[in-house]
Amino acid sequence: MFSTTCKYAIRAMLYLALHTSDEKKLGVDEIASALNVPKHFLAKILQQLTKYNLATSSKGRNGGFYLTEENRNATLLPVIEAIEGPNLFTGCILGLPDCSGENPCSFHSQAVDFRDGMLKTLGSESIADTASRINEFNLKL
Amino acid sequence: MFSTTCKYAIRAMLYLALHTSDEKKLGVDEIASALNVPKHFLAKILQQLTKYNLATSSKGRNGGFYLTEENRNATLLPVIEAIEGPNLFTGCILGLPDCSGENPCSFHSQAVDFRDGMLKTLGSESIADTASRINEFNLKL
DNA sequence: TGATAAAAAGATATTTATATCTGATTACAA
DNA sequence: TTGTAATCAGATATAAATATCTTTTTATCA
Repeated sequence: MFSTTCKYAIRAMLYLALHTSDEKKLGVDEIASALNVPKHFLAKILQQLTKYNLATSSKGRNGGFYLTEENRNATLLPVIEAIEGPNLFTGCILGLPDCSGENPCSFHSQAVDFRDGMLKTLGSESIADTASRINEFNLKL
Repeated sequence: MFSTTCKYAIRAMLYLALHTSDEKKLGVDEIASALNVPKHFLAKILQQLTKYNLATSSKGRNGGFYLTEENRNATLLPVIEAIEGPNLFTGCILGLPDCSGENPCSFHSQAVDFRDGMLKTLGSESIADTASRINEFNLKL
């Protein structure tokens, strides 16, 4: 479903949502070891998310990555789109060139239902809310 | 969802279901150009499926790939597993290491429902039946 | 039996995803 | 203003997926 890069991005955003703020920033080192993810690779991803204004960073002493209120009130959808491009949820699941509602493949409706559900969740639940749920269930990121 | 390789495999199997039999075999050239898929790559895939006894081949003149009755009465699930390995439908969709029914991530139930639905369809509908539906809707492979 | 048409097998090439490394830049603090 | 801790940027490395090419083997037909 999601690439490794995208999974790292999502986990990192949720981690930032849970552990950072305008006043509390975290360096890549700390985030990477908390998530058990390669540090330089994660740095690239966070830089990209920052460029898209989905996360925020500050250089220098006491700098690091963090989420602003605006960042955390956004959804995960733009994060995913920033990594995977805009075509993640398009195209026939079997790769049939002409598959559509009128000409459905065997898995068309199942795939569409799932994708629509995912899109709805991803596009409506804020990162802050998602993080709260993670927190509530005490789920390790 | 599925890799390019896997999509080619599925499409090829359905094409074979629709156009071949013990008496009517097709060369890779023909299948590849019908599906608009790279020929040598498809050959590799078909060889692999043949090795797993999911498709059948014969060498020499009038040889080619085809599906036996046994092949077409099987489902697409083993085809997918042959290509993607056994872990296609496992693991948290967000890549969280400890995600489970008790500790669900935000998308756990959606992902599980979808996967179970896909597994059920993939594991119950025969390739022949799937091909019939393709045929019924006159869907281009 | 010899030519041919096909799969099988193995080597190689290309592309994309994943991962790492190094140096430059920035911002802050002492 | 100088040292330092951090991001930023760009180059490089590695691994996996995708694709292509060539040779060998096999079966069949003429």
